[in-house]
Amino acid sequence: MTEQELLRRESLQKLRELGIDPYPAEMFEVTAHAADIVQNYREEVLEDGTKNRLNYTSVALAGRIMATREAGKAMFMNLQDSSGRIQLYMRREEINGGDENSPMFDTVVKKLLDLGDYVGVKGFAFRTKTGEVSVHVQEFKFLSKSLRPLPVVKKDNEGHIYDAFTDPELRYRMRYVDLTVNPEFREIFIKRTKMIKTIRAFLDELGLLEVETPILQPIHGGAAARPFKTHHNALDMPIYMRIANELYLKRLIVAGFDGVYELSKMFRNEGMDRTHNPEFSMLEFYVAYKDYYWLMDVTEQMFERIARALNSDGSTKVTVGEHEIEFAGPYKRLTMFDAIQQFTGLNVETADEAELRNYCRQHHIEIDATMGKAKLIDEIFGEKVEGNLIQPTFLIDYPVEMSPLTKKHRSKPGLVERFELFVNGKEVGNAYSELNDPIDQRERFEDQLRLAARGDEEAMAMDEDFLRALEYGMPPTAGIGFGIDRLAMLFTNQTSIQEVLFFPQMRPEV
RNA sequence: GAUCCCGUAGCUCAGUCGGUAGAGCACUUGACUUUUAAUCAAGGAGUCAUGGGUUCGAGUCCCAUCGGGAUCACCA
Repeated sequence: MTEQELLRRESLQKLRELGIDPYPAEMFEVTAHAADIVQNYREEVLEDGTKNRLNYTSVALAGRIMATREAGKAMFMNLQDSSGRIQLYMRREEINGGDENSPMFDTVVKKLLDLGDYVGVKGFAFRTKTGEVSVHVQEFKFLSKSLRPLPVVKKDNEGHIYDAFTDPELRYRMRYVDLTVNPEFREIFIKRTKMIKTIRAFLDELGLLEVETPILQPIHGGAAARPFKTHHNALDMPIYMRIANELYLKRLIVAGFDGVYELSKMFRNEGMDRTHNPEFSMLEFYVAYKDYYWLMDVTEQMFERIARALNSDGSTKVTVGEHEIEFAGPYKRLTMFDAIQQFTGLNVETADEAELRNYCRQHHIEIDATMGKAKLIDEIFGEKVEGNLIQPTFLIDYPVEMSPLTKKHRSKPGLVERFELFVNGKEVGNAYSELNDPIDQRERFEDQLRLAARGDEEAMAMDEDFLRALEYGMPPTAGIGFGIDRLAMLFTNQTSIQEVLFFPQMRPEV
């Protein structure tokens, strides 16, 4: 234990010896919050120059002591609660209750109270002569003693921060410390929750049913990624944590629900970086009798609503890095082929595989022998186009080979009715007119098996039960998936997924 | 998985050419009855990530390991 930790344990012992419980069981009734008092305190100056306090004349608030400033027989502290910070003012004679021999001020407050301790205080609001709204404390009580020193972050009048607690490793491992000493980061998580609540409200109003589908799956279908594998003891069988829930949600459309959505975590056993965490949140929704054009309209409405909900002024614009993104629809709709033509001058529709390979070699795009034409087009798109799509853009009509679960295009041979939504140069959503022809679906799975045989590790596995469901009949359906963490990054202007997850995955400490 | 950078007091960081450790905040003791990055005086605090190696001598140079970050690959 460090010197400071030992001292805090001694303080704890001394408090107990003085008959003060550092961890009392009974509740402390809070009647006011720091930010409310600071914002709403009112006083009037009478004709004789004295001040008359108009509100918060008796308050009880609770929180952590974040700073102390001793001034002889008086003392100032900063109390931080969930709403913000407020200054406390204490006077020796009042804290001692008029008893000259009381240890309360000189020992308990000045010596045994440490930064980070939770206290409850009762008193009245006032304005100090330097103008700061404060609470004049008449009673105080320990609510919980802190046995480890928090990092001390200081801020001056101009808002400059000193000794900022910035080490990402410490911040992510000890998010409780991070959010205590860097309370401004709480706003990111509050916005994230607001975003999710807005999405739920929007989908509920559309009449969709929120559902839960299996996280533990015998076949990891619906996407192309390496799964986490575990073992069920009683059944003595391998089981996978889901990489997607798409095939289960479609089974529910087969079951007769008009629209379903699931907002939950997926698990992919892949590399980690600033846009990937092994567990991440997805929104998927599926609506019967609709197509991908309908989904584009709905997506525009949903994003506009999220932007309005997260901006205090109700604006539809969001600043992301260098750019200001306009979320009010309609968004630009661009076919994949047109997009590539526009940004590279390359006509991928008429080009054959050899020409595409040649283009990739010339432009230093990494390819390998297993890649077919569709995959090459995807690589060119990723390298040359994706990063340019800053304002929300629907990229539509993909080659059939890249989309094994998507309905063939109603009028364009070789393409499917699929779109991806790009914002700020990154994909945030992926949608289809869902393939509901069971015979076509079986052939697509078989194509996937052939790709797997050619060495494509991302190819999808056959799911016989899903095919059986389609054979019973699935109505025409539109479906879409969004990466919730990516959306949270976008709407909170963060470049790392770890900043929008409370507890990002970390290697164990030694 | 690959490459590069980083790891020194509770926190943020210095540490020169290889000569056994420094600052600010925090902490301790004292002063101060409206301070606010409070101030003033004095003081304590370190297995320099871990393990090896080179050297008379390693925070510093070399190797390995652990942890973090960035870039890449894979993916959303």
